[in-house]
Order: sequence, then C-alpha cells, then structure tokens
Amino acid sequence: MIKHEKAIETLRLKGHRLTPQRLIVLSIIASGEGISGDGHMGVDEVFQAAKKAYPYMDIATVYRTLHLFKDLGVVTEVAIGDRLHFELTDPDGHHHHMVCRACNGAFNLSPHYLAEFRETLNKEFGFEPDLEHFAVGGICAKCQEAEAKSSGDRN
Amino acid sequence: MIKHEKAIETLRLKGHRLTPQRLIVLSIIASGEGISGDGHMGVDEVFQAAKKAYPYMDIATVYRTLHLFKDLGVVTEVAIGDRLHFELTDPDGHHHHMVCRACNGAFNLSPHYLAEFRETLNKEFGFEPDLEHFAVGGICAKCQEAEAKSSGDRN
DNA sequence: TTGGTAATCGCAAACGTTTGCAATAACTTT
DNA sequence: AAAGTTATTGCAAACGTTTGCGATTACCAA
Repeated sequence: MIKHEKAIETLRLKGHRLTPQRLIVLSIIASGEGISGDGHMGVDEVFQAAKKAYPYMDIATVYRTLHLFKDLGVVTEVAIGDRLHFELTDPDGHHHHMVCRACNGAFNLSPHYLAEFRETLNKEFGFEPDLEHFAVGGICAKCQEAEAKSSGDRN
Repeated sequence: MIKHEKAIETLRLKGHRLTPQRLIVLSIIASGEGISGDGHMGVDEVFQAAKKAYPYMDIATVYRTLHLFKDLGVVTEVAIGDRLHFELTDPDGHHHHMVCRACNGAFNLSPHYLAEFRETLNKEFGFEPDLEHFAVGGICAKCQEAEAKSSGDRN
C-alpha cells in the first residue's frame, strides 16, 4: 500500500516527526472505509482502530494527529451532522458544499459523493439536493422533520 | 422596543410557552450588540447578561432557548472561529458564506458584514476575501499564518 | 553509536455543549 | 379562580473535543 507515501513525504518535508501513532492514524484513514463505507471515518472509529494496532493510543493524540493532517492538507474534515469526520484529501482538490435552506448549516461535501449524488445524499444525510452551481442548496434531515411536524401537528 | 414582537408571535403561534427566560434571552439578542459591536453575541455573553436579569438562569436554558429560536428562524447561528454566535435573523433572508481555500472551513456570513465587507472581514476574522458569486473564497487567519510559516521557517 | 534537544506523547483536567430527570410553572379547561 | 396537563426549567452528569504538563522518543549532530 503505497497510497499514502505522498502524505508521509509531506510530513517529513515540513519537519514533522514520523511517529508510529501518526503512521497508524494515516494508514487507518487511507485504508479504512469506516462504518459508512463512504471513505470517511469518525474520530472514534479511527481511535478504536488505532487502539487495536497500538493499545496505548490516546484519543487526544488522534485528535492532534487528525488536525495536523488537516492543516497539512493530507486529510479533509467533513462535518457529518455535528460530528467531525475525516478522509484522505482528494488530489484534484474538488470539494462542494451542502447548505440547508432551513438552518443555514453548511457541510463539506467530498467528490465521491457527487458520483452517487442524489442517492447517497438521501441515504446518508436525508438531504434532498436542489442541485445548483457550487453551493448546493437543499434541506437537511432535521429540518425536513421539523417542517413536517410544524405543518402537521398543532397549527 | 417593539423590535422582537414578531418573534414572540412566532413562539405563540407554534405553541411554545412564553417563559421569562425566553423573553430575557430574546431581548438580549435583540437589543445587545455584544462585545464585538457587530450584532451577534456569543453564548456566554448572552448567559452573563441573562444572569443579570434573572440570577437563576442556567447555561443549559440559554443553549436550549437559542436552539429553539434558531429552529424557529428567529435567530441565526453564526460560526465565529469554532464558537457559536447568534443574532436576530435578517428579515430579507440574506446570508452568504466564507470558505477558506486552505482548510475548507465554511462560515456563515450575515448581511451586515457585506456592508462593511472587506474591512470588517479583515478585522474580525483576518479573512481576506476574493469576492466571487455566492460562496466567497478566500483564506482565513489561521491558514494565512500557517502558509507564511511553511514558506519562511524550516524546509 | 551515542548523547542532546525539541517535538510528541499519555494522562488528566478543562472546555463548550448536550442530555436525563425530577421539580416547577405556563397554559388550558372548567 | 382553581385544578390538571405538559412544556420547560435548574441541576448535575455526560458528551466530544482541547489543552497543560511532565515523561518519552524521534531526529540530528558529534
């Protein structure tokens, strides 16, 4: 798996140390598809996997490592609901956003979501896309629910 | 100050109770300009002001109230850095976003920022706007710093 | 190969925010 | 005006995340 050698090179070039913890986290992010199977992983998912490889791994180290990777552009942070998820940065630099018209929440959207766009958006987020230019307007699961409730329930 | 009677009406119409706590929070958001003087307030700012009006006020109540107001569209949540801020929702529904080209961070941007655009963006966020269509590309303070560091320092 | 030095770690405590729960109080009904 | 119902509150504990700190370890130079 030479997939993330570029990332390791980036670490070295910027003068950061190649610790086992960092390599573990990197390989987990690079290889792991996570529970969702969509290429991104939640912090705790990464943490649990990392502990298997190295039992002393600390959650703080996972956070620090992921943030370092993010600052270096090695991974991309994706907000899923209000939890942080991470994935290897798309080399082409593509990214888009979903913006909920009801709550103004903005979510990063990585490229492979665009492929299976509508279906995955629906399944994963309950997000029904409007499909515009760059920022994708729409309405998120929570707001759909709230809207249905406020028109159906009392008044 | 009849400024937020519309908001109170919204509460009643949706069947929510008009508690003193909610009225206090609402009036603080409506009247208060906060430390920044830009119309939005941090949660703790609201909390401190609310405790002055009603000493038993709890921080959890402030959060619940602000989220209720947000769900009702009465206030708008604005991410400043990674802290939550709130302001009365713009009646015209205008909102924009800043997206950092380095870290992909997305921030809601309320309308009055557009007025004093460049200057306020710079002062408040250190955000240097590129000015595009809807989503405003640019680079945020943290990333500017990181960029300067990585081209100047080691490597 | 060894030793020095600063980055990084694990731990624990703190942060900001959310949630469960029993007590309270706003609203409705009478 | 009083009682009943149920949303809302204050409190406390939990959550996910960040930070301070002393101990460790990756890296560089000798």
